[in-house]
Order: sequence, then structure tokens, then C-alpha cells
Amino acid sequence: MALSNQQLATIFNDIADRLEIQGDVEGTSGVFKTRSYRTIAENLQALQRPVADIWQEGKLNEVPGVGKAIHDKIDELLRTGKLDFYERLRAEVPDGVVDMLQVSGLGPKRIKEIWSKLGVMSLSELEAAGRAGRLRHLPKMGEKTEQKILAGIESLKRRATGRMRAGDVLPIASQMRELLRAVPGVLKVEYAGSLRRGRETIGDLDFVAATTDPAAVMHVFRSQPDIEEVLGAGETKSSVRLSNGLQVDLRAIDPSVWGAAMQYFTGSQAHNIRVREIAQRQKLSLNEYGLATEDGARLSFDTEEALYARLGMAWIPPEMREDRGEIEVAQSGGMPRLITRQDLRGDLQMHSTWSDGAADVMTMARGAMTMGYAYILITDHSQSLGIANGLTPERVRAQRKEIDAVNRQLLDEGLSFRVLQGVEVEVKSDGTIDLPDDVLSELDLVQASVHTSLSQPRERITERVLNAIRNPHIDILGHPSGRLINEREGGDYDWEVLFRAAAQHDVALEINADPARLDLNETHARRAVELGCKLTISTDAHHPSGLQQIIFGLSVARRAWIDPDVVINTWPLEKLRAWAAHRGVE
DNA sequence: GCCGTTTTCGGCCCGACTGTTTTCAGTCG
Repeated sequence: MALSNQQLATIFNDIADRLEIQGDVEGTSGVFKTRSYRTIAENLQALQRPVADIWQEGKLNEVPGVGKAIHDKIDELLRTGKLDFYERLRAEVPDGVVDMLQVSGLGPKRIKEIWSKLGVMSLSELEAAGRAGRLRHLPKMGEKTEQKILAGIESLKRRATGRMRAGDVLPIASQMRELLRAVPGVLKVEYAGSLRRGRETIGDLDFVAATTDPAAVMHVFRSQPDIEEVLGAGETKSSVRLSNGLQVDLRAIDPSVWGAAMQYFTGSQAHNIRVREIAQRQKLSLNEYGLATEDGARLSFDTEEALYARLGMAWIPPEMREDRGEIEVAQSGGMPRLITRQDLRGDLQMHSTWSDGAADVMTMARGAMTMGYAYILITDHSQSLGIANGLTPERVRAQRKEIDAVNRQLLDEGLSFRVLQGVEVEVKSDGTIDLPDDVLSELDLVQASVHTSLSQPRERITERVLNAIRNPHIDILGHPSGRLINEREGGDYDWEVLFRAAAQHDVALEINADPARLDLNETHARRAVELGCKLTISTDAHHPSGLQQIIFGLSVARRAWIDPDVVINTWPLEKLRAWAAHRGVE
């Protein structure tokens, strides 16, 4: 089977790691060479299609970051599954040496020294060398560096995973922001970085504070109770590691440079490099304080809008700042309209006490009304999911009576809000649907989901879901991949086939907003829409408070540049009903 | 390594913090 984009990206990142440790074979060009490998790794991950398909079409050279050398390497990898150059590099730089890059404070230069001078080839050998006091005698190193490396190894052992889910980081970020906002002298505090860009996982949490008294906010930041380790403590910049392993950085700046600082610390790195290149072409230099002209004059920007405008661009929403073409559309004026919270008129997946939810239908309805919605779809589980108290045909019909009663009650109160009855019907492992057609036909909208046997081989699991897509009663495919971030991979679907079938049969695909799911993910969502699919963005809430997690699903859609019109729960209820009644009629 | 509305060769973003340094390299984001 062809190597995936992710697998290729991992190889190119690994090549860059090993080349950096090996050191500059060809002088200073080495640093730019490794950057090229890292760039192609990032571009491959962001690609909407399998690069193997592009390769088969002979269009590899059209992928940004691919020149002759990388073209030949991808070609060799896809043809043979191996790369001679890479195999040699792996033999030259042992895996255990590459592992040392995970130790914070240790970079390629020192690793090369430690490896070549002391023969240290693994993390455990590194720890032994540190304990024996052998690291401090190397050039540019001393006792403190040695201690820092040992502490880094300890911290690495305790740390569970690299990146945390955005859903786990946001509450911490909100709380910390409130704490910092209360510090005397502070005018504004916001988080920047990948959390502001709406990424599904967060490596570090970054804060920017506009203040007239940097020392005060730094002190409060470093004195928080939950800190395991202070990694850095400067006058305007500090870093800490929390007890849950999350690294948090704070930068204090003058209020007059807020716009430039937010732009700088929001990133992404690839986006910032492009923006600074544009500044350079205008004989300007961009840093976190603003723009500098050649004769040293400084231009400050208190808003991001003003900064982008000065460089000839429209303001770019943070979710788009990944160097995936947003610079070009910001220059040409073709900026897409991204979906917002206000565009959504309803939530199309949630559970009630009829299956595994914690609240009854009316409570969910009232919760949705406080979100400003006009309708919801109740989608309790179907019978075969026994662990979730799934609905039998009889219970589906009994639930209809309750939902009718809720709607009558709302009508009596003069409210136009409506509750629709749906179901989250199981696509069983043999591809059959867990409720009979006559039951499904009585529902307002039907969502089908896979919860079991996710590890079926590609052909089988794809065919299984195609079976659901072809069923005329099924309107929505819920959390299509089934992945759980940091827990399990999703099913190994043939996505191109699945998206084409969904487009053909007019079955909408869900972006499940549960921060553990975010499924479809941003690349799949963008590709699905390219191929003509409609989407839903829904929370899968099991309690009214779960409805608020919609923001994570919106981030996925915004990062995928999704037009609000293809998201069916932005539609008025009448349009949604009309679509449900007529879709699939060919 | 890649790349081109000043370039097919000569560039390639920018600064804070730390530690081991008497002037700066390494690391990080």
C-alpha cells in the first residue's frame, strides 16, 4: 500500500533531524537544506489529497516545496517503499541519538558533541553520562547545562504525550487569562499560538500581555500554584511547565505594539516567514514590535488589521494562518467568508436520557435556545449499541410522542424553536443498518455512525460505509473516521471514494465538534467540500453544557476555509426540511 | 534543499533567554 502523506512527512522530518545532528557537511547551506525538508513535511501534512495520487498523475512538481531532489526522493519512496539516502542516513545517525532531541534544552549541536566526544547513543546513556558528571566538560557546557539536561530527561519520562487536545487546554487558558488580566498595569491579555489558530491539539500555550509593568505580570505568572518547573524567567518573557506537562509562555509588551505582537505570536511560523518576506520586498523588517524601515524608523501597530493593511493585505483570520494560500487571497482580495458561531441555526447531533444522554429532551431544547439556535435534532443511539441504551423501533416511536409534546409546549409558550427527531443509527460491522427502513422513514433526519470494528481492512470498512451512504433514508454520516485524538486512529477508509459517493447521494458529512473527535478533520473536511459534499457541524452533546463545544467544530471548519452555505445547519428550518424531503431523489 | 513582479544565482525571518562566555553560541518559538 502506498505511503500516506503523514508517513512521508515523518520521514522528511526525520531526515531533517538527522542532518542537523550530523552537522554542516556543506557549510552554512545545511541549515537551509534542513528547512526545505521541514517545509515539505509540513506541506505534505496540509495537502488535501494523498500525494500518491498526485504522483500517479505526474504532477509531483506542482506540490509546493518540491524541487528536483525532493521529487526524486518522494518518487523513490512511492515506487519502492524505501529511500536509499534515508537508509544510509539512519545507519550513520543512530535512532537513540535522534531521541535526545526530545530533551528540552538539547539541540543538534550539543547532541553531536555528546555523541561524538562521549560515544553516548541513547537517552539512558545520556542520563548515565550526566549523573557521572561527564557532560560538563564538553565545550560550551557546564554544571548548569548538565543539570538542565538531567531535569529535561526526568520531565520527558513524566510527560505523557506531546500535544494536548484543544478542549483540555482552553479551560486552563481561560482561567490563566483571567488571573493575568487582574494584575496591576495589565491592559490586555490574550492567548496566541496554535490555540488562537484553532488547531485540534496544542503543543505550547502562548500568552501576550500588554502592560505598563512587565515585572508584575511576570511575577504573578511564575508564581501560579500549578507550576512544576520554571523553564525561563526573563524581564519580558517567561516559560513554565504545568504539572500536567503543558508548557506555557508569556510575553509582556507595550500596549502600542499589541497588533504586531499578536500577529507575531499567533504564527504559524510558516505564515510569519511569508509575511516577513513580503515586508522585506517593501524594504521593511518585521518583528514583534512592528515594522522597521531601512533608515531605522519604527512603525507600531496596535491592531493586526493595521499591520496587514500596511503590508498590502486584508486581515487574515488566525485559523487560516498556515501558509496554505491565505497570503495570496489576502493580497488579491479574494478572502473567503469563514463560518462563524452566528451562522449556525441548530445542532444536529445530541443525546438525551432516551439513550446515554444526561438530560431529557426539553432540557436539551432549552439549552439549545440559550445558544441562540432555532432547532435541534435529537439523535439517540440505536438498539445494537446496548451499552448506550440504544433505541428499539418501539422506543423510537415512543420518543416521537415525547418530542411532539415538547414541541406543543414550546408552541404554547409562543416560541418558534423546534425539536426534530433523528437517530444515530449504527452501521453494523457487516454494513447493515441497525433499524428497519420503515422506522427510519418516520424520522425527520437520520444520522448513521460507525462505532464498532473500526480496524476492518480498508476495502471492507469503506464498503460498509458506502452501504450506509446508498441507503436513501440516511441523511448524515456522523463522525466519519471514528478517531479519538491521542487515543485511537480512525478507520482506514478510502476517503476519495467515500467523499465522491457522499456527494453523489447527497449525504452530508459531520464535523463532530467534540474536542476528542473533531471528525472530519480539517484536511478531510476541505477535500470533501471540494468534491461537492455538504457538511454538518454538531456537538454530540450528552448534556446542555456540551452544546458549547461547538466552537471546536467551528475551528475545524474555519481552518478548512468552509463556506457557511455548504453547512446544512446554517440553513433555516424550512430549507433543511425541504432538503431532507427531496435529497437522494434523482 | 527551494525559489524568482527587482534574481536561474544568491539569497533564504527575527529576537529573548541562558549559560559560559569576556563577545557569543545554542536553543526555542
